[in-house]
Amino acid sequence: MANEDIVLEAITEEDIKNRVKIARTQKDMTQQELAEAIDVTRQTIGLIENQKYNPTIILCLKLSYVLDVSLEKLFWLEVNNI
Amino acid sequence: MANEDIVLEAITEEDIKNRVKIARTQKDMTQQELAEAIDVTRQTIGLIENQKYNPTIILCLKLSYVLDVSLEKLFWLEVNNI
DNA sequence: ATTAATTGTAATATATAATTTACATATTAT
DNA sequence: ATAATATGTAAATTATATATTACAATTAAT
Repeated sequence: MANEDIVLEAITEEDIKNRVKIARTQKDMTQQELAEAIDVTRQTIGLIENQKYNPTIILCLKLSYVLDVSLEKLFWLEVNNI
Repeated sequence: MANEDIVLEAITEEDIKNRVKIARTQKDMTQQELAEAIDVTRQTIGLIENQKYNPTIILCLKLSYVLDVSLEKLFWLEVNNI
């Protein structure tokens, strides 16, 4: 049994940061274009960029691939209590 | 506009690989212990380990943190058409 | 200044992630 | 061999990711 001392406090969606918008604009793509590339709606892209929710890993991996940014550079945890 | 030539084919859940089970057993943790550490049910861990579904990024980040394995080593895309 | 393109957002609907309860099977310990 | 612990799985429910439609607000182009 390992890491018993580690307790992840209640992490909320606000603790998950991403640089989708930065990566997208660096690629000169619109939300619409990015959305089509990974087969989601424009709204989904917009909501992710504005941290309105918590995408699934498959979506994140597609974003990472299309935007050519590593998964970890695209999404990370930023919690004060760690 | 970039990467217009890249078209992600219909990626399904089976294309998402993970080594949660390996990382967990390397830490000598049971599914129950891991589940408690990140505040989900044992079933959720089991289903992820057996690729039954597609976790959210927040869950993946918590797993990465607790299991001490980078996000990319824990979850990756393995598609033949890339 | 007007028009077109881009983005934000809201309401409703749908798909699916995650929970709960429960039981069967497998694995480990005694 | 028996008991205890760990894992697989299934049905029903709940929470939430994502879609759809629609419109307002910005921003960029003419």
